[in-house]
Amino acid sequence: MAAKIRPKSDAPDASDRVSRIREGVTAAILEHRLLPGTKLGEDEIGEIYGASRTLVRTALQQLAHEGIVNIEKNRGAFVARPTPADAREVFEARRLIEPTIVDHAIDAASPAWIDRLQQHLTEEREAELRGDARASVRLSGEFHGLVAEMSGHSIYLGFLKELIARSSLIILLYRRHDAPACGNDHHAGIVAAIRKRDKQAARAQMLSHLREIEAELFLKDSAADELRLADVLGA
Amino acid sequence: MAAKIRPKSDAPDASDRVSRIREGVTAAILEHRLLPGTKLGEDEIGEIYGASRTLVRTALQQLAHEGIVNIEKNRGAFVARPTPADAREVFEARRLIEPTIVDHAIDAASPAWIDRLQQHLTEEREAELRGDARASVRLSGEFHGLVAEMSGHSIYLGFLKELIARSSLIILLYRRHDAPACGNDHHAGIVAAIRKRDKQAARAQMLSHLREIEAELFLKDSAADELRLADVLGA
DNA sequence: ACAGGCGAAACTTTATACAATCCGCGCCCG
DNA sequence: CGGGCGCGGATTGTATAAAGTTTCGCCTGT
Repeated sequence: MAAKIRPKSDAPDASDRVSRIREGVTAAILEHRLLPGTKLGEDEIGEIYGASRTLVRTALQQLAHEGIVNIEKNRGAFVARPTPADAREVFEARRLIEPTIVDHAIDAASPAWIDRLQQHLTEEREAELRGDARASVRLSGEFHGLVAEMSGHSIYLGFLKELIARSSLIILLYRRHDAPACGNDHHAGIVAAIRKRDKQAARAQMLSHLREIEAELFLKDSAADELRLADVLGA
Repeated sequence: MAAKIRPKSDAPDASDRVSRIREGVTAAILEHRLLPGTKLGEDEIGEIYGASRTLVRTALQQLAHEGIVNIEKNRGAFVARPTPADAREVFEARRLIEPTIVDHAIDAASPAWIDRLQQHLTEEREAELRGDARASVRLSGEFHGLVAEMSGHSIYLGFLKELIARSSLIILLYRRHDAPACGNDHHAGIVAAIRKRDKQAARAQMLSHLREIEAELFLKDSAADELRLADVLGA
């Protein structure tokens, strides 16, 4: 009875337009369609989703609490621009939390869940073959969220959702190559370890997967100053 | 990270009334003055803080996102009532995060910070000697937040603040004895380990401290039903 | 020609008014 | 006499309008 989804976080009802806005913006960020620093005008979003500024405002405030939107007083809401320091914190937190999440996921693994993971892997592969970079990026992030859902630990799930969204921005800002965001092979290996219920292997693979993602980033502080300066000059 | 010099009237108390409301309610929860299930009427709070319903609403939404307030549609906002399952999740997350936080705190330990910790310990002792249960509970929670601030890890700090607030509700709901909420001796031991820069000891003491707090709880599911029933009848 | 200031426009912020929803109570019917 | 039904009060959800603040453009003075 613990793992039941409560209406708080997941209100699929069409009447809850706030969730629609929030999820729409989140998806756009996860797909790298919204760039850091983009202004999110209230009128603009309200017109897109057919909602009043009141609802847009609440959605933006929730996103700000998740750390993927910055609200500057009397200025408006902007897509967050994580600093290299933020990036290091995010990935350190993920390295701490996600191995534990995989542990729980193995405890909660059922054939249905494993099928779901397998299906997700094929979706990832198809998107990559199709060359659909946006879907590929989004699915790569969703994989980690799926494992967290599987774990049934709602707190970890909430924390990780935040971290994934911020990771998407970080990867967009600081990645070096144009290789796929999240190696599909890693995900397949993690699923294999889950299927074998090998916690140690799953933890290790998740950890090395995260390390590899972070290793593909360019987080030197000089880059930070450069970007910050550029931002100051641009603004 | 922004400049602290804001040219004009940027008094953080008067201008940002939303924060005042949020912090006031949070403090009331941390001091066990607001009981789970208490209704937080918008007009009521607005009158207390001299704010309009708009501001009260945003504050309540932020608190809902932190998990210490439940907003039921067309019903209003209520102080959250964590279930035993929630309690287990919260403490598991704390056992995962806080040892790491102590590690970082030791890395960032400066004489000023250690003084601050020491001062906090004396405040805790004084409150306990004075028999001020409310201040004692609040300070016990703040100790953990202080260590997280010290670590300089803003993500861990944000996560832990949520967990601490929820822990306060959990302790209020499920604690067995009337012993002090958070053993002061444990805190003193942790500070001693930090001063000695002994990471292993600090991690171990933090972990056992959290385990001891959780061990003082009564988290059988029957207790939850019992309390819930009592509350329904009482309300 | 350039720097500085003034003014208007656009935006966010805040407050208020309106609409929808839910709970409680009384009434009517079985 | 008990239960179902409908109405009234209250509270929340939503929208709209007013107020404050910032920013950008233009104009004037040097």
